[in-house]
Amino acid sequence: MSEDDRAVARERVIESMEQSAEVYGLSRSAGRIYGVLYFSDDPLSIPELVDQTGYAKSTISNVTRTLTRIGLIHRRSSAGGGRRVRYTAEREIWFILQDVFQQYVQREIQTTLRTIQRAQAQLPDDGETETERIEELQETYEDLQEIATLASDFTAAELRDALESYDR
Amino acid sequence: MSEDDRAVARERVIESMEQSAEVYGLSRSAGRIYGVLYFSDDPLSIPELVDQTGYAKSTISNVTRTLTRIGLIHRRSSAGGGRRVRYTAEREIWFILQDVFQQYVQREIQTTLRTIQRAQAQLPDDGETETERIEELQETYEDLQEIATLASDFTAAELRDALESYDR
DNA sequence: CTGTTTGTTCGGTACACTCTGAACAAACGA
DNA sequence: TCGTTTGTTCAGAGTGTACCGAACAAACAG
Repeated sequence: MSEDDRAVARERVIESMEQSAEVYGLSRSAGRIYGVLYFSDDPLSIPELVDQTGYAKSTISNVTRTLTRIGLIHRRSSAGGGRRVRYTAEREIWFILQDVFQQYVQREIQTTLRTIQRAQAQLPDDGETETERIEELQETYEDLQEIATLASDFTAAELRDALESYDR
Repeated sequence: MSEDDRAVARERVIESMEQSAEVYGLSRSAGRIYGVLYFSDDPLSIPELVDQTGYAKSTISNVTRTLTRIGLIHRRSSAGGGRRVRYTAEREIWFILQDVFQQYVQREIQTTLRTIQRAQAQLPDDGETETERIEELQETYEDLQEIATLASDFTAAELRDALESYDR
């Protein structure tokens, strides 16, 4: 088993991360940068990421900013006191998914629900089609919000256990 | 309470659907078309959708195809025996979310897991960084797949109940 | 102080995606 | 049969996004 084989395996997984990134609405470069950091033993600076990914410095700078903002990677504020910024990957995938979930899904549910409630408040309960349909929507979204709120408090193991042990 | 007010409320909710569509990786037109169908009492044909949305015929044709493919709307195969195709909206939001979940998230988890497992199978258990990291990934994704599989069998009410009644 | 390294910002290019309008095929009504 | 309506397909216009290279600012080493 050579160093080469490990590199190949690593590359395959990183390519898979590139693809996942697209599914989650991020760019392919975001997937690769996260992947390189995921496998790196030490925190990496922007020039080092330029070397290992082949992307331009500006691309690394922009992508690391957004990845940091959504919590996929962390800024190690200069251990040596230098200016050099170094990044590490958040390796707890469950945390990442929870963050993404919170920032995209939960937020989406919340704003939609607010819109629905506001529209509903202006309409009388007159049994017209629009009113009825909006009411249906409201109920569904209230359920969804409840589920999302509850789920965000669970760890992966707890969630799995809760689903496995649930008796209908 | 005038017909006008109802139209305004309806329009607000449809705009919200346009936005949701973007979050789920669909076009704005998809959100509006779904919204118009959601509020319509009767199934609508493509020319009727052209009237009510203002989009070009070709746009309606293309978007209805993708919406049908992912199960957000249904093709009512010509009740009158005519050529006219008519569409209805799937109003059970929970079903829609389950479908989207199944087609995007579950699929993504599955292909990623396969890649990881294949990469892992080619590496010895030698305690090197790559091997270790890939092992971590594999465990996480196996958990995720289990959760996704379990969750796809639940109704919204069951899921909510399972989470609410779970005692850690 | 001067040259080097690091990181951010900005303008530009390449590309994908949405939507349109026109051309076309299929089914209908006269 | 011929004109009309419906639905699909295709090339192209317009738009947004990813990425790059250059210019710039900030901090360091000498």
